[in-house]
Amino acid sequence: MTIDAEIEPKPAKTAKRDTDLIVGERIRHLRLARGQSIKNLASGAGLSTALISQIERGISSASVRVLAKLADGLDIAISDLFEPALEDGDGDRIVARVRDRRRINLDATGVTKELLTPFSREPRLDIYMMTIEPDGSSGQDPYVHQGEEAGVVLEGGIELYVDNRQYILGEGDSFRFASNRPHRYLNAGRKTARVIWTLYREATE
Amino acid sequence: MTIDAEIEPKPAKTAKRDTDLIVGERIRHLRLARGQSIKNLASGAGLSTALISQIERGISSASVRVLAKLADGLDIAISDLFEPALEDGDGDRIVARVRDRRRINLDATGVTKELLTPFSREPRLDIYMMTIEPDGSSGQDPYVHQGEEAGVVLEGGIELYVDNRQYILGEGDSFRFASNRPHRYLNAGRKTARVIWTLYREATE
DNA sequence: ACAGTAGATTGAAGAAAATTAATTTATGGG
DNA sequence: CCCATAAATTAATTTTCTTCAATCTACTGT
Repeated sequence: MTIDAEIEPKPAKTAKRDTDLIVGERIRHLRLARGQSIKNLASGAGLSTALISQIERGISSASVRVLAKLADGLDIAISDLFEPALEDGDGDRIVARVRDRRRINLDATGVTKELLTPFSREPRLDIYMMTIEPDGSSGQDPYVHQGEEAGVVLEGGIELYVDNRQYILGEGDSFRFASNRPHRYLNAGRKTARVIWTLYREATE
Repeated sequence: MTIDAEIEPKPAKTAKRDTDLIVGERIRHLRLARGQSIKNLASGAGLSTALISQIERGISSASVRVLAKLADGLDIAISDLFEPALEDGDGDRIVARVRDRRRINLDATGVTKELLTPFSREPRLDIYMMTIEPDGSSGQDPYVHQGEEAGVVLEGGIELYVDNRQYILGEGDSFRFASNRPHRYLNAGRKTARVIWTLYREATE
C-alpha cells in the first residue's frame, strides 16, 4: 500500500499568483505614460527605487501602505490599480467615424436615432443623436429601464415627461434622470428637434 | 447668489496614514455582513487568523498577494476594498437651463469647459461642452481617473491620445474609453473645436 | 451564581518577505 | 571616451506573516 501523504486540499489559486505582476505592469504603464522615471516616482511617493523596480516586475507584493503612496505619486486612486484591465485585448474601439454611424430603428414615430459612440457588445456609456420631427414622440407608453441618462437639446425643443411631470426644454437646455423613472418625450413644436442623448448602463454580469 | 470665496488650499495627504485602517474596517464589515468568523475567512482565503485580525485592526498593512486571497475569500473584487461605498441620495434636479450653465476652470490652456447637465453633489453622468481654441490642449500630463468617458466632435477637430496612441477626430467623429487609461487631447487645427464630452463616474463617498 | 466548555479573537516569537541604501550594469548623447 | 540618466542587483534592515499559546465572550447545565 502506497501512502500518499501529500494532500491537495486547495482548489487551485486561480490566476491569483499573477496579481502582483498585473498590478506591477499597470504601475509601470502609468508611470511611463507620464514620462516619469523610477527615481522620479520614488521621490514623489516617498519610496525607494529598488522597491518600485521590484513591484513593477512582480517580484515584490506591495502592501496597502505602499500602494497608497504609489497612488499618491501617480495621482490616481488605489482602486484604479485593480480595475479590470482594458489595455489592448478588448475588441471595443475607441473612435467611431461619422460615416460609420449606426441608425437605430424605433417604433416611435417621427424619430431618428443614431448611435454616435463606437459600437460595443456590452452597453456602457453611449451617445445618441436623436432627431425628432414635429409631432414625433417616443410613443404612448413611458420607458422604464436600468441605468442613467442625460442629454442636451441642440436645436428646437421637446417636452420631456419624467414621473408624469412635464419639463419643457428649449435650445441648450439639458436633463438627467435615473432611467428607472418612467419617462417619455414629445416634440410639440413646429421645428425639427435635435437632441444629444446619452445613456449609461452597467455591464450585465 | 453669493459667490463662495472659500478656498481649498490642498487636498492634503488624504488619509494616507489611515488607509490600512480603512481597508481593515471594510474587510471586517464585509466579513461580519456575511456572518463569517476570522477563522472561517482564514481557511477560505488560505491565511492565518492572526494576520486577518491584525489587518482588520489596521496594525498590519496587507500586501497585494494577501489582498488577492482576501478578495477571493470574501468573493469580491480587490477594487471593492478601495471603492467608497455608494449610496443613493437623490435630491438632484432633472433639468438645467442654458442660462444657468456652470463654467469650469481648468489649468489647461485655450480650453473652456461648461457643465451642461444639472449640477449634483455626486458626480454621475455628466455632459460638458468643451470649446478648444487652436493650440489649446488638456495640458502636458495625461489624465488618469475613474469612470468612463465618451464624446462627439461638433465642430473643428482634435487629436485625442489614449494609451499613447493618437486618434485624429474630425466633425461628427466620436470616441469612448475607460478613464483609467492615460488620455489627453489637443487642437492642432486652425479652427476652434467644440466637443460634447460626457463622463460617467461612480458616486464617491 | 458558578463552573465548564466551545468558539472567536488577540498576543508573542520565530520564519519569511518586503523595503531600504548602496552598488553595479546598461543606455545614450557630446 | 566620459558624463549623465535609468534600471537592476546585492546586502542589511524592517515589516509582514505564521504558528501556537493566551485571553475573551457567550452559552450550558446544575
